[in-house]
Amino acid sequence: MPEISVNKSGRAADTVVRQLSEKIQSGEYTDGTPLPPERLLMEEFGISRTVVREAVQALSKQGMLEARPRHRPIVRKPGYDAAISAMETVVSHLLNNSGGVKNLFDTRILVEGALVRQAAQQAQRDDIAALKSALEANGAAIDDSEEFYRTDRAFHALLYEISHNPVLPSLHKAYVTWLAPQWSRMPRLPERNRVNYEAHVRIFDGILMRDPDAAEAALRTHLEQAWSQVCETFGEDL
Amino acid sequence: MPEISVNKSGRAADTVVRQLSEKIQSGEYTDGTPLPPERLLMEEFGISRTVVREAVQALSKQGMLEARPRHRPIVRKPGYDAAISAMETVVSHLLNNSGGVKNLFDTRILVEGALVRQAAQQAQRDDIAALKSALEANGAAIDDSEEFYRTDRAFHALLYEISHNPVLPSLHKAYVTWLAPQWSRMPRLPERNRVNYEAHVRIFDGILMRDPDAAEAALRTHLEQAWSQVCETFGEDL
DNA sequence: TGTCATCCTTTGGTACGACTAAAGTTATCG
DNA sequence: CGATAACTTTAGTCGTACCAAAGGATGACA
Repeated sequence: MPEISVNKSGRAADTVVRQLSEKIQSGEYTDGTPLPPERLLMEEFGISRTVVREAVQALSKQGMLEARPRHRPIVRKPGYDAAISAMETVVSHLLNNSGGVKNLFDTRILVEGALVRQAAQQAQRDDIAALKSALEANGAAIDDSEEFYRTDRAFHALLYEISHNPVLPSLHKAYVTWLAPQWSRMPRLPERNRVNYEAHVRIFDGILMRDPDAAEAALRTHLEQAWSQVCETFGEDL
Repeated sequence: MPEISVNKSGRAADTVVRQLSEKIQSGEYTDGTPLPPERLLMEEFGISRTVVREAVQALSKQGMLEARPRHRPIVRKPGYDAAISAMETVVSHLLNNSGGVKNLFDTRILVEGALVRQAAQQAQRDDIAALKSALEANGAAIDDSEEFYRTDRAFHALLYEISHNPVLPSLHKAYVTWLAPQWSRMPRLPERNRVNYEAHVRIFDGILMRDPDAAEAALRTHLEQAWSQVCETFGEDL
């Protein structure tokens, strides 16, 4: 079906992108398998390799293809992660601007504050149990900073999962990724770990007591304290 | 400049992308002006037009260039808008999946709920004044559905501006854009306009009374009602 | 003189062919 | 039978050529 659609757009690649993405979504190109070679695609669509490559590049930027340098592109059905990772390069530029990191972190405070409120109001029994065990793991890792960092992330991640909205865990991943440059270069001190752990406890207690105000207040205190720790390390120029 | 490894990446375009984006950020390429022609860029960087075009395409996907089909790409310093518009194509796919729109709308409820809480707690006098005038404009437009839609958006937009965090207005734009396909195809009924206007009044009152709970409750009711209106129009399959 | 139609130049979009180097595959040899 | 060498495939890059649209220059005409 080599059709030469009269595309007003002036861009042949656009039509190819559409057709390819349809084939990916429909499962004609199986998720996880490599895309056909470029030379086959040019036959299939009746276009030059130039256009094929342009389309492939576009799709990989959109997260529907995973393109490593000298390899065949791997088909990936797009998920919320892909959507967020599409912003990655731009965000990295914004973070270099003064205040960029703070702006981003403030949105995290906003969102996560809303999440703990919601958790305090509607967390189910198993949500509470998951939080509890995550909290215990976190408490047990106070002396192992690397492990503490991991369990810390896991605890916060749970807050994003309680809503059962798949967008939110992806958002959490994004926050962790984007703020990692700062966070990872901070000194890991057991005293700080203890402080952070106790903050987690207060958040958990707030949720447990079904007290949204207390839970949110604890979370805000926690994150703002974390922020001031970052500022101590890097100075004000963020 | 720590340009250590010369070109092991396997992709010449990557280095060009870096150099170009630096020139854009440094202002060497003025914001709003067209990029030099591709044929000049190939001389300047000593590469083929293939690579130039690949780099240009990458940058335009990232929102640092605005590329219309047969025109020179226009230089755009990346802002939060660009970051969010980078997700656009992926999001549009996700919205086609069952539940995608609802998931997105739920995050809007979450965020906007947090915003009105914050507004109720820390809105300044001029914030209140702005909300008030937006509300009045909205009330005056009940019989003009197109105008009502506009003032409705403007009212909600203010909620995202009170925080003075530049990320949030961009987020609002994104919500409006992404949810527009559903919203714009809904019937515009003056009765609904009145209901929505009254909901706006309740939200405003909550903020005015410095009552976060009331303000958030009013907003949630408002948005959930709007959602159910959408469902009436499109059925459950969203 | 000002406006409009026309020509010419610039410039992005596409095609084709060639070459390189890395990845993948097969054949070969110990 | 496993390691290695030889071969094949394939993405990455380059160069050239051509087309068509956009933009600017030119000239005719009112």
